[in-house]
Amino acid sequence: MLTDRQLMILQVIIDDFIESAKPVGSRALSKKDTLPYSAATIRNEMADLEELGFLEKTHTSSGRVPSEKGYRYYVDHLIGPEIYQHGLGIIERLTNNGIYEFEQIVQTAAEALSKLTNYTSIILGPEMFETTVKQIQVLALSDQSAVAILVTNTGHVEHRSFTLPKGVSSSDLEKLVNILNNRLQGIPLYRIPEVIQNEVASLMMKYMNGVDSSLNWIRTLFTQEQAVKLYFGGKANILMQPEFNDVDRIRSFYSLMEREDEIVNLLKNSNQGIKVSIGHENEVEEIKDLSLITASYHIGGGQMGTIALIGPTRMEYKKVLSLMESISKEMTGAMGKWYSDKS
Amino acid sequence: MLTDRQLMILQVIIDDFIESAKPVGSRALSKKDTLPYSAATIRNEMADLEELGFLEKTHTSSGRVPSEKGYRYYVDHLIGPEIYQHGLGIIERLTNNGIYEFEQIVQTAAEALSKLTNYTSIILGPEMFETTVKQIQVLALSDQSAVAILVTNTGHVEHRSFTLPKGVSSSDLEKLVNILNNRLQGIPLYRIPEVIQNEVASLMMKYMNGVDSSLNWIRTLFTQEQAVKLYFGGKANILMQPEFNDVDRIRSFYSLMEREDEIVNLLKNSNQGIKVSIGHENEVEEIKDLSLITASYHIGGGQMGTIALIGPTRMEYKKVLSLMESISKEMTGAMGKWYSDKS
DNA sequence: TGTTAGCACTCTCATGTTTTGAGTGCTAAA
DNA sequence: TTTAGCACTCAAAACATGAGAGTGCTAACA
Repeated sequence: MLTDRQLMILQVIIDDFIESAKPVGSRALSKKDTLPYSAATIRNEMADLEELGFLEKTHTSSGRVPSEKGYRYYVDHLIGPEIYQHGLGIIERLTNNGIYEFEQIVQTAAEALSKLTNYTSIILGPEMFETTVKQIQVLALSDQSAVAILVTNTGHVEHRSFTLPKGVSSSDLEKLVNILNNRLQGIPLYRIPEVIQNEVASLMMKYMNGVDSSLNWIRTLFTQEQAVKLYFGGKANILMQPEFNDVDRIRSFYSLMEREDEIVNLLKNSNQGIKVSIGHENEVEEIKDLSLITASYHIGGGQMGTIALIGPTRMEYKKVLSLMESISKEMTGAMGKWYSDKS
Repeated sequence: MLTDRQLMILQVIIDDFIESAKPVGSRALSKKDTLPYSAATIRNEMADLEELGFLEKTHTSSGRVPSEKGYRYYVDHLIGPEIYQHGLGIIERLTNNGIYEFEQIVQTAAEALSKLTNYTSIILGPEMFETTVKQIQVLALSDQSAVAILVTNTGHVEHRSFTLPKGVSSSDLEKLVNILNNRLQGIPLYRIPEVIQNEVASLMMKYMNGVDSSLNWIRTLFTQEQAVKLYFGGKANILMQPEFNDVDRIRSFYSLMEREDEIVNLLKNSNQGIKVSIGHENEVEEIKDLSLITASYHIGGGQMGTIALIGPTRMEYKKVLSLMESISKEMTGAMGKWYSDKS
């Protein structure tokens, strides 16, 4: 195992590199008064640490740089529990006037996170699987057009405008809304198409005329692409990092950011709690030289979303980890409040 | 004025430069069979065109590059009416199942525009000044929380979740909704706060108890920050352009893209029809070396939004202009359909 | 036995120099 | 009026050089 001195040196090297982004040399280290050893001694220890795989050199005579293994060790063992104080209460400030807007909370959180860290943050909206229908309303806008509104038990509002098929009267519309509410209230969103097919269809046949043509549009109406929404913060922040001094690097990063489905996958399969993926621990090619930190937040009732932060492997893990922890807690807190019982 | 030959040469030079992004020299030009003159002749003409300000050299012995004046002339006089065929009908394809979702249409249009051109597109949502209230609904989610929904005559749906102040019963809520609908229907959005203050308040006093504390939250509830929404397409496209080979250039561009209010201003004050701003014709520092094309689209009733495309001054104006024209028409068409009379 | 000073060596980076090639302007001939 | 020819210019690529920071190793030291 590592000696105490090696641990100490490793820690100092990583801290230094995280701050400066420049390979750290033995001489410079011994000059700082953090380490009471001569350059030569430090050199020896460095050589050992390199042999063990915690450090690397960029070329034969350069200073040392932490390896991914080094960062991993640092994250797992060398970070004390440090509480990051700033930036707490952002979400509280937003909600204490009584207005909760999901989108707004999430967007604010994403922006705060990126602003406080100078990295890029991504927040994944919650899975809606367990969300159920609270109420459905259809409102005619004109003779030919109407808007359908669906409210879920979590207070989400989905809506869609559409043109009315010919021959649908306003009383038909009323009947339809009744049937829909009758059959769909309390039903989870993902079951909507099925229930429409099996139950609503026959009822419509019974009470309304000229249904055959309309049935189809009702189905499409409520079959929303169940896309999970992504919220970004500080997409441009990453450009400030010296490791993004290369145009191709930037290109590949931004092209990934546009492939939202891939990002969703990337963030989704993170378990509970906070997870750190360093460099090649990431599956996606474009971020094999970056670190990704994910944390989950919850809306009552088990649904959850993910908060993520992307930055160079040379990331301020100490700060970031405690910050992520507190923000995910805050979000869980804020969200829980407005979640209603499944009814 | 310019001779025919000068016009011809200017056109060929600009076309060539737009395609290759490299300064074009006399020899290379005379080799192409577009121009039946020798290099020397072309050189003489080029010298004249430069003196007139249509061309520039990047250094004493380089090929010529179009100046902003050159592009301006090109756009104003040298582009024939060319109809760009591809990519038409994108929006129709979206709406022919009867479902119009404003956001979706606009987002699709933005993406199509950027994909077809390889530049970055921005679409400005419509001003809502003339939009009026169609209906308001408040739906309790639980004992403490509720969601308020506002539908406009154009089919826009705004919603907000909030916690109910203590002591508000469900019958209170019902009364409230009645009062709101009674007083606010047909009222333009921007007048809502005023009407609440002047008319709704007194009615609430009369028919509900414990109002004083609640009035405030109702006001905030319906005082939405009247932000115009922006839709982006192909933010990463611009990175493919050779003029973005410099990290600082990229930084400044993306930092502008994050200052949404500035972008709104930039796009807003464009008049009807299509407008091309080349390089320094733009007011904003960050795009003084880019070209910005804006076109307006309309939702019935005079409201309008803006479609914009940002690319290098070396832009494929021919293609872009006709494309913008047809997309803005398509959008106006699609939008108009679902607009209801002001009622 | 662990620590340190000293020295030769290595590699990057910044700077300076040379070469090459594309392009121009001008002159004189067609 | 057009074109061929030639001297000249400049940017960019290729190459050369030196300084600086860092290493590894050896030998001396506590």
